[in-house]
Amino acid sequence: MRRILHIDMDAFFAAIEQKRRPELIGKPVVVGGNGDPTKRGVVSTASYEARRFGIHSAMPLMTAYRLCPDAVFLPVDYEEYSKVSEIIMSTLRDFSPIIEEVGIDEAFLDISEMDTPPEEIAAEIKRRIKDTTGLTCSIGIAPNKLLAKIASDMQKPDGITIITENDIETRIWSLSVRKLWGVGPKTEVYLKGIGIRTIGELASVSLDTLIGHFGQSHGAYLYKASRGIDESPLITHWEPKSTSRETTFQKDINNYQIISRSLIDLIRDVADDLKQRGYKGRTVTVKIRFSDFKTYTRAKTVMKPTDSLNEIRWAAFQCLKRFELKKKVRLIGIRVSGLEK
DNA sequence: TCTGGGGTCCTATAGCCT
DNA sequence: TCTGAGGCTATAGGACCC
Repeated sequence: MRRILHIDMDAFFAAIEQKRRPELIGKPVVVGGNGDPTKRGVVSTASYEARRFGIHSAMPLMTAYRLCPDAVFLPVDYEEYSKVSEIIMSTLRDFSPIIEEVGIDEAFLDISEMDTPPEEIAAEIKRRIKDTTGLTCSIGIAPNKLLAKIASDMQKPDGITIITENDIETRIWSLSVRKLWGVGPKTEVYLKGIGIRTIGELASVSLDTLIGHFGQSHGAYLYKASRGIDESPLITHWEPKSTSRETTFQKDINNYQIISRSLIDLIRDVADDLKQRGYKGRTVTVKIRFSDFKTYTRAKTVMKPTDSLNEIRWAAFQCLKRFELKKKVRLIGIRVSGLEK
């Protein structure tokens, strides 16, 4: 039987800001965008005090401002959060080398080979993270990643939750399907439409029916996930598949000069990034989101992988030419994929 | 009215080749 | 020569994650 931990930092960005500015402790803090709630941007993290006003991640900053004008709005400081993240990840590595980092503030840890009881390991991890960073986290303990992630969410903040196979019917089946990794807003609405709201209700549907609704891959996944089945291994090392930059204009624009100049800036960033990390890519994709929020992409694949500014720029403008720029543009982006070292 | 930025993976379609 | 089945690659869009 595997023993997997999921470690999830509590309100990570906001907690770091409160840690370095103690006068913010106990206050509603909203981290997102450039910290100006009258500008375009969304909430990255809201402190628990801010969440009481209904503010949550991915909410437009302007909406958050309306809900709580007195909240402290701060810009995202990725450099600082990455430093804290490195301390946390290296702390976790002391416990087990089998670690999968999930973004900046989460990780899975495989402790199957350790003799110490998992709840003792979890408590010790929480102590060590508190000592080194002053921050709290929530930890889920389960036989697989799927259940460990659900578990870590069950007693937030600062909790430890153990889920075993025996708990699936009693403690998992009553939860909303939304708690399953891979079930987002669209799938939730679709499932509601066929009368399925909880994980238990999902588990009552046959494999064939689910495949009929969601296709082979996703259907089979949902069938297993609703039963708490997940054999997926921890990914301890992975290579990037693509790198991209995009920007949303403060106001929608129809000036081609501004659009193409922004694109050139993004292309330079992406080319610098490729060179710095030692990758070359073959496919260049330009993305445009119009004022009606409809998003389109155009792609060009070149013969040989490249990190050359000139080649990427050429391919990107081949793509840009193929757009009809009749509506105002909200966002422009560039991606290079098909990466190799 | 509002809806970021950086990613991954999946699906459908179309063209080309055998 | 015609037709079709598969495989492969490129492309476009969409859902989802943090």
